[in-house]
Amino acid sequence: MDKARVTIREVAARAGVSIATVSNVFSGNKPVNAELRERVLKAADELAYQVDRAASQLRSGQARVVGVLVPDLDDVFFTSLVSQLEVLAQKDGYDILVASSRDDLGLEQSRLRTLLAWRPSGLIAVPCSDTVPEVLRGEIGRLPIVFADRVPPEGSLVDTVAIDNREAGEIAARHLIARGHRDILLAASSLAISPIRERVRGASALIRTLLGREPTVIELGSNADRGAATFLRWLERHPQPSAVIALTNVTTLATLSALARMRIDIPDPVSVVGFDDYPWMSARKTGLTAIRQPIAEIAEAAWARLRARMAGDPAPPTHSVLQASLQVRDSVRDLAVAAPNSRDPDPHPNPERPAASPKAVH
Amino acid sequence: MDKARVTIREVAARAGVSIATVSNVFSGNKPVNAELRERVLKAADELAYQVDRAASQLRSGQARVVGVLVPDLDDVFFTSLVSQLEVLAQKDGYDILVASSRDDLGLEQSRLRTLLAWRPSGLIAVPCSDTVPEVLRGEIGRLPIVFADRVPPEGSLVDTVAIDNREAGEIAARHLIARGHRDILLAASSLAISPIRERVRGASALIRTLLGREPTVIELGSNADRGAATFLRWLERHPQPSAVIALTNVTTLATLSALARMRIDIPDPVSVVGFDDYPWMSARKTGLTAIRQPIAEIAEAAWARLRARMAGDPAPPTHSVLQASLQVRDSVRDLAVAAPNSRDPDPHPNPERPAASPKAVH
DNA sequence: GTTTTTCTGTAAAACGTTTAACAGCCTGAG
DNA sequence: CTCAGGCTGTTAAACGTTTTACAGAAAAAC
Repeated sequence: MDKARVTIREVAARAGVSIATVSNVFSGNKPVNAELRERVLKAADELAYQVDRAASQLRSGQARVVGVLVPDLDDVFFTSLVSQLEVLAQKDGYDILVASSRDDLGLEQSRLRTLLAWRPSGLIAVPCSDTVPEVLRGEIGRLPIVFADRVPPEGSLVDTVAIDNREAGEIAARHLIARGHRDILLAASSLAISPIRERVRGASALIRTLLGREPTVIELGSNADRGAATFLRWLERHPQPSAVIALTNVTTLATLSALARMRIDIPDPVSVVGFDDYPWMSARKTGLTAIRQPIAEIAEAAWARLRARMAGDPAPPTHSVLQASLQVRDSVRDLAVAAPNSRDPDPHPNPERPAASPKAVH
Repeated sequence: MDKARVTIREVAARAGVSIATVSNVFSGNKPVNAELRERVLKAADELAYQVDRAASQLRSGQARVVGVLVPDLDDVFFTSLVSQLEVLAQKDGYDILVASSRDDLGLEQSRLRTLLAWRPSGLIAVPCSDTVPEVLRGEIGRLPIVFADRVPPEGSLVDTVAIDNREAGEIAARHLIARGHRDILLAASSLAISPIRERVRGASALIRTLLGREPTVIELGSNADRGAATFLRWLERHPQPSAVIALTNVTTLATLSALARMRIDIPDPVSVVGFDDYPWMSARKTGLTAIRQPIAEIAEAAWARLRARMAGDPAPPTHSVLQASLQVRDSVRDLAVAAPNSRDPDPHPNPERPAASPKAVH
């Protein structure tokens, strides 16, 4: 039971070379003769040698680790992002350090600080406010940073990747309006979050223009259960809207839960357009029509940008804007049945009551 | 623009003390006079000093980072685990390094190797096979390791935390049998995974004992879409079962998707018991009856164990076994309406047709 | 045949901390 | 008054790499 971990020195001794050569074999910084390399590799293998990242990093300043900060690790959107990033990072030989700010500015500061203490090669963050976090201010020129999803207005200083949130809102509103909906409710998580504001703005503007009215906007927060409770209270005190646009995957959940608890059917009497696209949305008979964010592409764009920066790209900050798209399923009712643009073949032209089950017992 | 990062030496100079004192202020290893501590803190703050973790770790051997390895970062169960662990770790001042093995033994090896290269203070892993990964063999005595969820049979060597999977299977089967179901299908992800085998075993044994027959078991894999396609093919070629027990949150999704695509209603003609408990399960009118795993407790138990080990606890390996529970909602039909043991007060004694919506438009 | 160049390997000096060993200084006991 | 012993701070030696500067040999150029 050898407690001491094996160092480069022992490998060098066993292979009969200097420690520098061993280092070169592993880091690939300088070429090393094929025969020697074999000897070193063999020795290293026999001793189960692993280079010590702390030592390596201390000397070289290179960390091969990137920090990933998200506002909530219970939100599928963010974990999907993390998942994709982990794959991309791994392919390029980077490890990822993940931290959650739980949508708390103070925690964000402190999480960022500990992330920075690792002196990572880069940082991908979904900030929890609209401003560039204080701690990052000083790092902006030095450390490669990419902001994803939530893009600070002053984002011109750092690379950003996000979808066109205003358009996402518009798409949802347009779909509903085309199907004859006039009384549309916007279920936002929090208007303090810039992409949400944009989505609201996009939908509102279109509704104002086309319908000449202002949609109602409610804030349901970032927790599905609490959001459902909030929406439930709202439903009890207000007239039923004809359609709801949920602007977040969590508010989608909140909206559906509340409607389910009120035993209100979808899409009749209430239609719903959800946000994001996850397996559960198509797991029921009336699949959910939703705005799909291209998560894979967001992750790829963010990683590509970070990679370029880590490789020393000195270009001025870029701002990728990706497109959301509408995934049409069955949760929006067509109120304009005779209208010219009801193009998708609907198996339930009169869907307010689900078809009777084929086998009735009792 | 000072490119050089500020070191402990500069802080010491500015505060007029030795570097050892600065180190003591930050690490808290030795007490330091209040007035001096203030001076140091002030100097550090002015210089925006941050201790370099690489250097700190190199010297002390202490990393304050724990590795977390899961088989799939797109599976909510695992990300929930990660999320909880992140919170617990953060509270204790640890960072977490996350890696996904994507259920690939080779990748698991390599991911573990890179995790180990950080010389973390501990490791929490959900292994992707039944065996202790080769790379960990040598570390078992030295590095604190906790296995969660998937527990190797030879698990006696390392601490483990998991639910009683056999019982989980039993609970689901018992619920269905009590409600008169006889033709039960078990939707597993993969029988190569030990907890899944246990769940199947628990359900099968009960069905065999109580019903004198063997349930059908199908494997749907760990991807919801592919699983749905597989199940769809199966449904087209076999007689409809009266109930399905999905043994994983992903297979639950696969099962529901396939049924939805076949336009088969739930709970009539097919009842479903799902696995895990997530917001989407109660987001529709017929909420999903499911086996709930206590994720928070799993995470807490795993962390508590790891913490103890990291603190030097020399006790022999422990094996926590937590209890799953049944979350009853509306996806199981009661075929034995007149039976004596239908004890739960069911608001829908005749649930084959959902209640009409309060407000019928059109 | 000498001199340059190229190639490969080595010795030794960092990198920024922590920590063992030690040194003052003060307090309290003898 | 002296001396043991607790505090508190300092000096200097690690920690395990990478990297700079250099050396020797072989190849190329003169």
